[in-house]
Amino acid sequence: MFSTRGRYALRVMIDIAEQGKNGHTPLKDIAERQQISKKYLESIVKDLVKAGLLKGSSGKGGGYELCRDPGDYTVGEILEASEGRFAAVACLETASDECPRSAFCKTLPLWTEFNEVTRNFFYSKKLSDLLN
Amino acid sequence: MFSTRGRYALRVMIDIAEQGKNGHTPLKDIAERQQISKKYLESIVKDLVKAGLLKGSSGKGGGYELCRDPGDYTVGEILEASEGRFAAVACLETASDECPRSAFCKTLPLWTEFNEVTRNFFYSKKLSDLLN
DNA sequence: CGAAAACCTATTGACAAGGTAGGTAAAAGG
DNA sequence: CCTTTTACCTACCTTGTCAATAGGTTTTCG
Repeated sequence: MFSTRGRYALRVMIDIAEQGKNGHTPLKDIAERQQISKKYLESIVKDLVKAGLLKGSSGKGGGYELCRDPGDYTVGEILEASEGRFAAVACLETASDECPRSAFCKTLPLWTEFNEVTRNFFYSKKLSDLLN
Repeated sequence: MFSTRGRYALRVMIDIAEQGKNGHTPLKDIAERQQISKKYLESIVKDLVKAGLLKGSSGKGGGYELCRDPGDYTVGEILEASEGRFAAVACLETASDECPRSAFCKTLPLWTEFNEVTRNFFYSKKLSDLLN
């Protein structure tokens, strides 16, 4: 359900949060600490910047920093931004091209309910809950 | 998180349950009703038989039947039997080859807790809850 | 015997996951 | 101004799994 993208994204956010409020954290350092390929992290962090969760600064002394307080991030939004979706089952991924069975499908309510439970779980957890 | 195998397996179980207690249900009929390739269903049903969830009878007039009352199946065991696993995150799939980060990983508790929530959800739902 | 069913083994095509490679632009220090 | 350090960008590749096919063999009943 969650691939490395989401898991790594979460670890990046935690890592930056732990470096403290002041200053920028270069991706190179994060990659070393987290033992993840810097190149791969680049593609993940890009999504986080695009989603407005991180802010990057180029040049010497640059790096990434949080846009808000760790308590103001939900785990759910971090996962959704990095994974690009948030659904346990393909039936629910796109509301647009809906499954033709949806009107009478006996399993759809199950998946819908599970999706609710899942969203509830991750959107009620804060990034700050994962520190320390 | 759940692929077609698990979703189809659930629909097969529901289909058979709806055919009533008496008699066998041929896979051909299930495939037609559910609009799923019979060949593909074969491979899924095999797992269900192996797990002791279904019983097959060869020969003319044969087919599949439930081994127990629909109220005695949990959705969780059906999904686990057909998917072959039951974990939202790769970290938790195999207890054997454990992630080297597990001792200090800040995200592991999150995944573990989510796994608990998920198992709880699906193992408290019965097959009979999906009928009608 | 013959039809209808389960059961068995292998193969395939497509696609995404996970990661590389090789750059260009920006910003600061000297 | 020039070099270093950083983010940022585009393309590519490799591997594995998903979803499904193909083509059988065995079992059982009428």
